[in-house]
Amino acid sequence: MSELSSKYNPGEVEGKWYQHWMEKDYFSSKPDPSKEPFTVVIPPPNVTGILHMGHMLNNTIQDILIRKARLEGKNACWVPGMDHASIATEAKVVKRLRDQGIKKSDIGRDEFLKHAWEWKEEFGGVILEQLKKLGASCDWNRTRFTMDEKYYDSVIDTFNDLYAKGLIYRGYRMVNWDPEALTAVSDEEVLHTEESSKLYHVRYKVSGTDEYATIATTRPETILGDTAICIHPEDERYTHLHGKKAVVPIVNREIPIILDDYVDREFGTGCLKVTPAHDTNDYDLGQKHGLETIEILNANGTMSEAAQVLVGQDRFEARKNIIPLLEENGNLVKTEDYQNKLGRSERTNSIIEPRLSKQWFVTMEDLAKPALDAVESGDVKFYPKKFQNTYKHWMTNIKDWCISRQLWWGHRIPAWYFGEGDDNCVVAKNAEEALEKAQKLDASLTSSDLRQDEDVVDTWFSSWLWPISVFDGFYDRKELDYYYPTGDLVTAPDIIFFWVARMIMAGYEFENKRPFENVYFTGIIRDKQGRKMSKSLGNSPDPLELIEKYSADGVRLGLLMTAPAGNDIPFDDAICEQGRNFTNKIWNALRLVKGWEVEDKAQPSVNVDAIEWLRNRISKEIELINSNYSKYRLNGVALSIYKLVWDEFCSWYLEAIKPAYQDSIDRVTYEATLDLFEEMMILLHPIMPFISEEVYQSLKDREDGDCVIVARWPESQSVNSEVIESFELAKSIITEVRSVRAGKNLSPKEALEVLYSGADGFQQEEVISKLANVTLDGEKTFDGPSASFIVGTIDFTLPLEGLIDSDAEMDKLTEELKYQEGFLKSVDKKLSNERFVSNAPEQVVDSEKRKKADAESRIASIKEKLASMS
RNA sequence: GGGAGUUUAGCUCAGUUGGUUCAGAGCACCUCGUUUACACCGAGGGGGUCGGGGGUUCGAAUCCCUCAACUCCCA
Repeated sequence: MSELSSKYNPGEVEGKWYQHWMEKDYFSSKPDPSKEPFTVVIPPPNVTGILHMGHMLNNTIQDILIRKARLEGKNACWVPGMDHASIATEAKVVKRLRDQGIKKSDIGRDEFLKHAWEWKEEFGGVILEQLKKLGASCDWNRTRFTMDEKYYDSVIDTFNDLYAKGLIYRGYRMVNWDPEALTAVSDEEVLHTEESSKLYHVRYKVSGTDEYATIATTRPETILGDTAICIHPEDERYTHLHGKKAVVPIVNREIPIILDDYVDREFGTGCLKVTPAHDTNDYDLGQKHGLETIEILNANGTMSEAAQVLVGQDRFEARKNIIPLLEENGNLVKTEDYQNKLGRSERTNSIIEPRLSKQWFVTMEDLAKPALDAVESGDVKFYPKKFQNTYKHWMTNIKDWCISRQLWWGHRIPAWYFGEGDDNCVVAKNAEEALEKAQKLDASLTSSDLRQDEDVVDTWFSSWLWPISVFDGFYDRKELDYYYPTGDLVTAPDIIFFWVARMIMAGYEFENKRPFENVYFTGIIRDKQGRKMSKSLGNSPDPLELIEKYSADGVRLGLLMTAPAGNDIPFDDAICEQGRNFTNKIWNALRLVKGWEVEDKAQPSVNVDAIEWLRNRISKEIELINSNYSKYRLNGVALSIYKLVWDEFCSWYLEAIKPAYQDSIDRVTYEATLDLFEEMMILLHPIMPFISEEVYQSLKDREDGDCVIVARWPESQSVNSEVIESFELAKSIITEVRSVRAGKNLSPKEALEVLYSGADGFQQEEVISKLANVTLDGEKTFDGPSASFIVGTIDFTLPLEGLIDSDAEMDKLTEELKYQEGFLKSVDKKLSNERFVSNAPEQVVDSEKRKKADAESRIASIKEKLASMS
């Protein structure tokens, strides 16, 4: 067929079909009680981000699940959207303004937010646009943003709700402080890494004695904030110091020496300095022992006035500069290299400082209980299952969630303060309601007396509502009742706590139902060396370039082939190349089939056999594919369809029915082939949507609206395994003959005669004779020089006078004989084992008996052949 | 320190309930081939003591114990 090029051109095809699907509105979903819904909410990418390989994998999988559901006739609804990414976006906007010479603090909140929204408009849709290139069949009409008006309201309302229930409180606590972003972050936003640093041994004079107490610290600048020395009550080295005072070096403050079994006697000197303002554990000690709290750090990580010295220096500068001061006073005992764990901000990578501040928290205990039960009971299922452990561990050791962020971009905390200080506070849905509430406490208050909290809530405090709020579920139940709970959630395991766990909590708290039934955790895509892909390493391929090079279908298949659930994926372009090659293979199968001239004529029986076989073969594969889908073994699905099309259809079926050169094909075979090809394209569609549509459309003339995307998923017919087995036997025979040809350098064009014994003909005799180019004869015998092989229990002989090296042939046979005899021995051993025969299931014993008989018959025939040759 | 996972061919990985000749796929490699859909191809082939050791069992890549290496999560 001359108008079809020998190479598949995906660029054109993919754009064309995506547009067509959009025009036909196939992606959109409306509630329809007559159909079963299948709902997926996208893990909303950041407005600031660009598409990376993780998105590619994650969204490919979601698209596969959605397309499969659509083919099954379900009402498939995939809701796309974005989250506002409070810290990350604010950081970018701040930077952009700074580059323009504008300081955030100079322009004020309202003006800043205008800039932030501009940023969102400018960059916000980028990832979603890129997903279209991948083929994502999201219902774009439903695109949601976590700061859309109604979404925003739902965050404020749930804040109010939880506050009213007593689940949100404000407290002065030690939090994780990001000195660069100038905000508190949650425990989950702190990443701990092992880094090399120094351990300083510093001695403190004990007042009224000549003794010193020596402590070890990695943060010597915090000495300036020390308010106690702590020793273990059973540590005899130090207990005599209890009750005495120690003198803080440099600032000469007298501090108590206290006892607490919190101290690890093995660590450092066994003597602990206590800085309640700048260490979580020290804070607890401080609370317990009523210690003074001295904050020696400012919010931006510089030394405060309270430090008395080094004021204004950054904490790391101060750490260096305090050393000479300690040395000067003779307080530095020694310095050693040390590896310790440091917490860094997930967003800014700066080192987190524990800092005391007033923040808003969510009490987690009550929320965690139903969320844990849900996963334990299987109401929410995890794939792979191993993540249940991780989840359980987190849930059972849960701490309260710090949700306030000292940022402007986000949902502003709905709390209003009045009067002096910040203890007079009401939480309300808006300023009017706040005033009403405040007036109940103090009737003289007016709106000008109220000031709203300056902070916003953690981004995850909005995205945990995602499966509910994308349907405006807090305000209108129409859609929610239909689509919720959603079906599958597909996400990377690194946000299991941030997001997955909290969505489950929110689901039960606000809807009293799970938010989704199944959670599929993808692997993390790494580079060839196993490193995580990151911007700073520059080891991430540009997904759009990959699509350009290998086609969206090719990239999808490639990602999937090596992506079993939850296992990390070492990414290599070559796997996408395999996908691209596959599209080309399919394309050429189409060219072959559509290139045939069709004629109404008798159907050769080889075609009848081949069609019957492939029908059964596909049916069998459908069973496997369905089963793999139900277990979320998507790489298995991909492999199945790949081998079905490439090996079974292209290499065997098409070769079997292929007419001779310039000959035509009979209509019955042709049409059966189109049907089978079509069926395989439906099976392929979820994985490779574009080429399957292109081929589907090219196979037959289609009515308007007849597209593979909305076709019906094929049902598995009952499988006749005899047909499959006999064809497998034929394949083995063909392969053996080809192998003989390859060994003897015989052209496939040269017809050969094959004699066999041990069978009364074959069901697929014509397939064998066509594909191996042989004539089969079960009557004749031949004693001269010949090649031979055994398939099953059938002996095959190829008379090849003049081409046979008898010695080599005999060596081959002897080797085969040895193998068969060894095999027989192992089977005999089993069968003569009393315990095997009595314990093993009957069918296993039977099969061993069959193996024994087969092996004996093979041995006999090899021996016979050897005898005739010598 | 606690927990989880991984270890199978040169590379990347499958291997479902322990049971057929079950040690497999793709890539890479070797030989042959431009045959009429496809060289992004076809035909054929080589290659592994299933991380080490021990155990359970009639039977172990598969279950248990132990050791080793690597990875991740939590503190």
